[in-house]
Amino acid sequence: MKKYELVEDSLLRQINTGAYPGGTLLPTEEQLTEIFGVSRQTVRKALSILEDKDIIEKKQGSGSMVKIRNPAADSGKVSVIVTYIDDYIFPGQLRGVEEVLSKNGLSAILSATKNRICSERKILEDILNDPVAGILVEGTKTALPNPNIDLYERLAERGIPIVFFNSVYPALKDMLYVCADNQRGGYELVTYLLGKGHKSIASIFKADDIQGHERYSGYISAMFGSGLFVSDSKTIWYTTETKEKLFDEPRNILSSIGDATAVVCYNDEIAFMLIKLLISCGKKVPEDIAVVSFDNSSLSEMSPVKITSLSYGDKNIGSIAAGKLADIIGGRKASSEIIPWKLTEKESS
Amino acid sequence: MKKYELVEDSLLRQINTGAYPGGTLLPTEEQLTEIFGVSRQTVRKALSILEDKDIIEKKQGSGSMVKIRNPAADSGKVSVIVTYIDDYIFPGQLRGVEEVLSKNGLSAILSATKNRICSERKILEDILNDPVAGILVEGTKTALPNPNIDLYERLAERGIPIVFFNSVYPALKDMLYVCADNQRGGYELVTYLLGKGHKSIASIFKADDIQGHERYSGYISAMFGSGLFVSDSKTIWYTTETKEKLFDEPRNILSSIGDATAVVCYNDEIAFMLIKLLISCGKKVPEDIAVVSFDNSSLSEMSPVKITSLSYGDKNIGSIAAGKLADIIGGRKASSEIIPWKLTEKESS
DNA sequence: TTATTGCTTTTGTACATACATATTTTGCTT
DNA sequence: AAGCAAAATATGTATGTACAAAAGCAATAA
Repeated sequence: MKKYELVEDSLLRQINTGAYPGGTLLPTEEQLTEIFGVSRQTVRKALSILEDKDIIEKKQGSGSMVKIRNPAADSGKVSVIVTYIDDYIFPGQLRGVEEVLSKNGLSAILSATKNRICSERKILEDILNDPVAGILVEGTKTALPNPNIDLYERLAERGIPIVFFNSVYPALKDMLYVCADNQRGGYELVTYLLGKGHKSIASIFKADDIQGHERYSGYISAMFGSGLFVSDSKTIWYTTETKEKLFDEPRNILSSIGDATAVVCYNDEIAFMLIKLLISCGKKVPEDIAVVSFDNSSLSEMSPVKITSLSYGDKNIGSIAAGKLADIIGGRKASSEIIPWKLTEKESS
Repeated sequence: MKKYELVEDSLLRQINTGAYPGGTLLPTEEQLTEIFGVSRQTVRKALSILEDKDIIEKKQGSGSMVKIRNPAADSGKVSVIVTYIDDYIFPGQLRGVEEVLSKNGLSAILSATKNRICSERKILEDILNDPVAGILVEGTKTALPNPNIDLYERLAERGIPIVFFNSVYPALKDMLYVCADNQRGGYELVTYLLGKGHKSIASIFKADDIQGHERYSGYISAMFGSGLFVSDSKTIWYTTETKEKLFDEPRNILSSIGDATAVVCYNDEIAFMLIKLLISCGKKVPEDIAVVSFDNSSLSEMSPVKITSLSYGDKNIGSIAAGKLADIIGGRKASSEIIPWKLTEKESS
């Protein structure tokens, strides 16, 4: 065994067993020379290795100090996979993710799939080649079966913790998630409107988004549960691509709404645009038509008529999901969580 | 300068300029001793540093080989440092960054400083410990001198390319940046209003943000340049912390505006809130008071009166900055860029 | 009290030397 | 030509010495 390794190991063991607590000075190089019976150069080599390992801090004229251990500084990187980075409500979630990760000494590697399965696959393959401490995924929005399940399973087998947020693939068993119950959300909004006396309720949902399907499903079951007939024409479907043109033809929208006295919207963005359209057509909100939606974002406040909206209250789904991931990485336990909806009643209903 | 640093720098420069391509052997320690006229120990110290930096690979009995690729650049991770992740206009920039990086086989590690120097320092130190292929930085918004310049310089010395966007520290020389000319922007907006016949112009600017100072400076110089007197009371200053309460007292705002027939706002968010306040106070926009601002974001469309606003047109400053960084990482050349302002005239002026 | 100066301690830089160990080359033997 | 051993070459480990530079401390002067 090499002498400098002996010195290094000996010092390291003493530091780890508390002989030299963090913040204290080691013996001087001269003293170590005598203690170990080696030359000063050999002592210096050992100390230099400990310095490289971030265990001690040398300071000219002062001495070699044992560093105060920061277990969070293990430079763990977490892969955060989302569909769209600037998609309306996500930036706030991302802020929560980054805040919590950085508090836990982790950092976020960001990738966007743009709702493309092939992008998601490439990102997951990259992670397999260059592993990370954990993965936070926004379940891809497509309602189609996901062909990348195999990669998620391989990553899980490797022991890389994965936490889903916003939505989760049903095909994946025993996977941690933090989501809302979208089906229940749709149900709650309709129940609220029914309680207000509405009998004919139209809706606008997103078609290329499983959350849209779920919210629609809740809408339907609440209507049927109250014995109300729902015409297919009263539900307007849109996709990411058709969103911009959705309100270009007011007549189409108005004819779909027909005699309905209320509209359930997929989110505040849609509700906001709908309200502007209704006002420009001479309709009054909520007197003629009530509008409710999801997210209770800043848009619901900016709208000419403030929007009644479901949300997670003051909970940040990004913070919660990142917290669970940090727990697992840190060896603590965590479990899935369904965030309850909170209704904020405003002017639009 | 220390001798081992001279040897190290000289070798590094020769490696970088192609004198020793990847895969070739450096001269032996003995030869280097003669070439540089220093002792073998000094040569060894220099080589040891290059080895730590992953630039060469020493092999007993064989020699010191120049590594074919820098593994830090190979891992393809870029550190993206911003102040606030969900700050109004940034998510769109971040989307551009992620798109361009991923097209170039790179990925973004995201960190937020929250405008705190100590956070920025910690992030930069982490990068020094665990190098990345490049750094994209949103210059910290404070108008104070930045104490972290030394770390930026050390990173640059290590050969890690750095590109600033939105703003840059004047103290850093030869640093790439992609910014707007904020001073000119303030000037252009005021010139536009003067052209419309306005003579008394109020303003609202952000105080804890160098861009706010620059835009204010442009506003002032345009007013003075036209021989118009500017009362200090006509400029309303706010900070990140006071933003929420800024419009709580309509009287304060109205008294500051006084007899002004136009207001230059720091950005669309402020202009939006101002317009809502003016309308609720019975003022007509633009008949009574014109409002102009910066960014031309989606908010300027959502406003009850669509807002005349300066912006980068269809250019995404995040994409541009990320493109330049990818160019440098890929061995191509890139230069700083000042994005010209583009005025979009709408209803509010 | 405060500021300055000089001394001591401690780490940093630099050189010289000797021998160890791994790798490559050379030359000899078969 | 192939295999093997010795020699040469290159880096690794270890020690000794000398002086430089930074930090802390104590004595001294204003």
